[in-house]
Amino acid sequence: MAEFDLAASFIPSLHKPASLLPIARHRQSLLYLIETYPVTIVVGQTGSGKTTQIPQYLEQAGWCSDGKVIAVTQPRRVAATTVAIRVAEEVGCKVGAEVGYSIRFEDVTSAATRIKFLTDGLLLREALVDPLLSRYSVIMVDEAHERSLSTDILLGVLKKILKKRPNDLRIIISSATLQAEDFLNFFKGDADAEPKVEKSDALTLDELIAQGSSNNQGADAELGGSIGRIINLEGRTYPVDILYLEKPAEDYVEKAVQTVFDIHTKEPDGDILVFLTGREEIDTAVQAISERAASLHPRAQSLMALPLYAGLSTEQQMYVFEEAPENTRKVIFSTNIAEASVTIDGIVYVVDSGYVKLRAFNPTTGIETLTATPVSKASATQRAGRAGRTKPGKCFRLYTEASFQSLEEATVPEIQRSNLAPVILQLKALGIDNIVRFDFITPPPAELVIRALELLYSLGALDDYAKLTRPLGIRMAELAVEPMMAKTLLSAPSFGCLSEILTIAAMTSLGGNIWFHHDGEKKRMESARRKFAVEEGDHLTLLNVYQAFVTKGRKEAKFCHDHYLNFKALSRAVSIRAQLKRYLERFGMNVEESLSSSNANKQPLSVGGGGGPDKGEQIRRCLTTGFFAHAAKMQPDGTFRNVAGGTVLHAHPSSLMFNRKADWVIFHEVMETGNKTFIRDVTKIEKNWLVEYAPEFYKIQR
DNA sequence: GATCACCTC
Repeated sequence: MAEFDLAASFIPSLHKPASLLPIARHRQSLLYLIETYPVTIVVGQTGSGKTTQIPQYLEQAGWCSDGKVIAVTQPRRVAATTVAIRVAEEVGCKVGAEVGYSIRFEDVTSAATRIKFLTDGLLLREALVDPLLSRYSVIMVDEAHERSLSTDILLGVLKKILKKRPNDLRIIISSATLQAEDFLNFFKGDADAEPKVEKSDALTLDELIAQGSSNNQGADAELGGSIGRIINLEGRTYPVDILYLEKPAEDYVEKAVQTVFDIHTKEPDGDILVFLTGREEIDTAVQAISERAASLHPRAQSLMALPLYAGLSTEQQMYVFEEAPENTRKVIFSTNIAEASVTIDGIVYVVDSGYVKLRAFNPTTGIETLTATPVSKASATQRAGRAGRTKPGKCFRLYTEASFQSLEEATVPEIQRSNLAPVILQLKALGIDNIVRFDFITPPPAELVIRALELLYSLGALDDYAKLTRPLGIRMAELAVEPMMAKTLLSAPSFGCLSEILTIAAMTSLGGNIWFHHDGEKKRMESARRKFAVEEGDHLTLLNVYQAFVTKGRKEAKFCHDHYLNFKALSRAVSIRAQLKRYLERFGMNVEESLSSSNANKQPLSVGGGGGPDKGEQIRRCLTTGFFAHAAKMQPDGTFRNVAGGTVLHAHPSSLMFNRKADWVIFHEVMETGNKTFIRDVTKIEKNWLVEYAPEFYKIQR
């Protein structure tokens, strides 16, 4: 052993100098393409520096003169903020000065901001106010290959804007290899028919550029016509060996555990990342590792298993980033969250189950399903790549090579498997009336569009000609909640319960992250939850929780801890509520704040006041005006049937109605998982309210 | 009688 360890006496720099990134060599080519063509597709492997460097190159090249801004969109909030912080550091300014970011509830930009990172959903919102997005000279859509709902809509909207701003707007799409040509073809579209107006000297330059950047220059030039080009930026990743099973595994969770032990006993140092589909599998696997790790030789390196999924608290998620203790190998069992959203350093081995849980909306039943589905080739490749970030790695696929070959090339984009009511409402508000003729990069199935149009019509957002109604439809589009809740909010003044519905809207947008417990505290959490329970159902219970939080829990961290409440989620509810309130006030609605439920333990909402219908009933009536399509009747066996009668629905175990009697109910959400269909956020109503508030809808049903 | 992948305005 050497006394002087060279590696230990140097501290590696946190960030690579920008000039050493592979992208630096392509600077001139990039700027040339962006100057010359309206659209540039950047194929950048991870580590190429595209997100951090391209906006800086553009700013230095003068794309922000006359006060214009460069926008870079991200599908996720964390990405928008972390990248902005990083670029501000490189530029040498404060975040919010020349470099800033903007996400919901956090606008860290100023008049000086020239490079702005934001979520693609927020940029779409900006288009409602500024339809041509005229303050931007360049819009870069990052991670477009992920094909999120917002990215897809944004691409369609940008194509439309480009026709109106052909000379002063530039679009950059960053994509994985597989989809680059699709994006270019999309923007080419009907530009195809126009004669090519390519300058001859540009062509020669193209050839020069393409030699350094693209391996099939001839095809690309032909492909892009006058609209754009594809440029390849090599990344900085290490090779990953892919290994397959010889024959299929019967139980991939068990096989994953065995594979982890094989790696641990036979392969050199390096942490392991295992992709499974959900919480249950992950908990099982973590348990199995902990049990069997005891059988390892006492002097051998030990094995530490950690779970990773979105449902964990931030604190619990942080463990995966910590270095393992001395003489210990870390193995992380994760959902798809580690495929793109969360990056863990030091992973050398990936074990891929080959499955992912995907959501799909059934337009016939109106029910969302969440099912384990084989991954796509693109997804499997992305997972494998997680092993080669710091040194060469290995990926163990728990399926055969033949199975891999039979996988779909790419995951079906969200727009083809989602409830499109919010999408269509948004498009209509952007002035896109003819949904069928809208230029989607991949069009959604007609059944999804029809179902969405029917719902929006029944809510009163669209008229007989499928035009957005005024003011109802326009206002629904502006509110950042799903259409049924937007309708409920806008009905609330006539029921005298706007303050309460604002709270309920904010609480339901949290998507069930309100209660929170560690291992072995389940019973105590359940009894804490019962303290807030209101007989009429989950919505009024949520109202109680919120009231208790703002009166007590916000000041005292102990309150949340003692009642097993998620402080972060409830704080977010406060922000959402405030934002919704601002919108309603802008519509001219007066929000009188009532403290109808300041005493959380007394159920004052059920008690009638002053002879008229009580507040609780008004709230439940109001909810019916938005959620009439989500109605069900309880059967003697405690399950529910929807109005059509065909579907058996179960109250979700997190619902009050899980173990209570009811007759008719409305619910916020319905989802089929495995072999059961669950309804969440359930509230009792009267049957005749359905006909009273949705006469046409219930006429059609008969 | 026993629980839902990941995001976002």
